[in-house]
Amino acid sequence: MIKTRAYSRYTREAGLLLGKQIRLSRKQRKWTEHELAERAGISRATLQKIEKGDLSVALGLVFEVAALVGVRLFDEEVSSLENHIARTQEMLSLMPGAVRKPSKVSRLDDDF
Amino acid sequence: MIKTRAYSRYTREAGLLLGKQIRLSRKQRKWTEHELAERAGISRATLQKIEKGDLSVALGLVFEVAALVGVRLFDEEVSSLENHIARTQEMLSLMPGAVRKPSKVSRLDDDF
DNA sequence: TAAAAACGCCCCATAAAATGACCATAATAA
DNA sequence: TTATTATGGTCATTTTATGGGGCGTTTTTA
Repeated sequence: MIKTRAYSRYTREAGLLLGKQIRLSRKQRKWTEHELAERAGISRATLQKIEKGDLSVALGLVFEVAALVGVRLFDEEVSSLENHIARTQEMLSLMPGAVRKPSKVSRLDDDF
Repeated sequence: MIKTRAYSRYTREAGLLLGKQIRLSRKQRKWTEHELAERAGISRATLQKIEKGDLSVALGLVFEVAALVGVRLFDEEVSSLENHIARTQEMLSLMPGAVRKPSKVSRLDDDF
C-alpha cells in the first residue's frame, strides 16, 4: 500500500513551476535529458521526476540541477548568499535558545 | 555504508540559508520544533534536518515547512505562481519536442 | 522515408530517508 | 533553585527514493 502524502497548493505549484523552468532552461541550452542528468550526476529517471515537479526528489538534487541550467531560487548571486546566511544567523543568535509555550492563560499576544 | 554525495557550493549554501530562514521564522512565531513538525505532518527529526540545511530531505517536505512559516521561494504570491507556470508552459510548447546534438562539426553556435 | 537519437514510462534491486521512541542536556518559567 | 519543557542526538524499523535497464513511441536528421 502506497501512502501518498498530501501537499498544499503552494507546494505543488512551486514544485511544478520549478520543474518547468528547469525543463525550459535545459532546452534553451540544447541539452538532452541524458546530458543534463550526467552533468548533475543523477539518473535520467530522476531528472524526469524533477522536470515533472515530483516533490519526493531530494532537495539537493533539485537545487543542483536548477543551478546547472541557471534557474536561481533566492534570485541572488552566490556571493550574496553568504552574507544572507550570516545575517540570518545573526538574527537567529539574538533569539532565545528555546521556544516555550505559556503554561496556561495569557494567549492574546503573538507579538509578531 | 553511507554514500555522501558531492554538492556544489551554491547548492550547499542555498540549503543552509533556507534552513536558517525557516528556523528563524519558526522562532519568531514562537513555535516549537514539535509544533511545526506536527503542522507540517512530518517528524521532529526531519524538521531538524531541514533547519540544518540537510540536502537529502525531500523537496516537498521542505517547501511545505517553508510555506508554513512564511518563507517564500520565488518571492511571489501563490496566485501569480499559476500565471508563471502558464507562461513557462507556453514557452515550453514553442520549443522543439526533442533536443538533438549535432552529428559532427559546426559547433560555433549556442544561439542563446 | 529510413536510421538514429531523444523521450516517456515501466519494473526491480538496494541504498537511503523518514519515523517513532528514547535519553541526556540545555533553557525557560515559576 | 526547582520543575518543566525544548532541543540535540542516537537507534531500530518501516518506507521510499535512486539508479539501471529495458522497450515502445516520437522526433529529428540525413
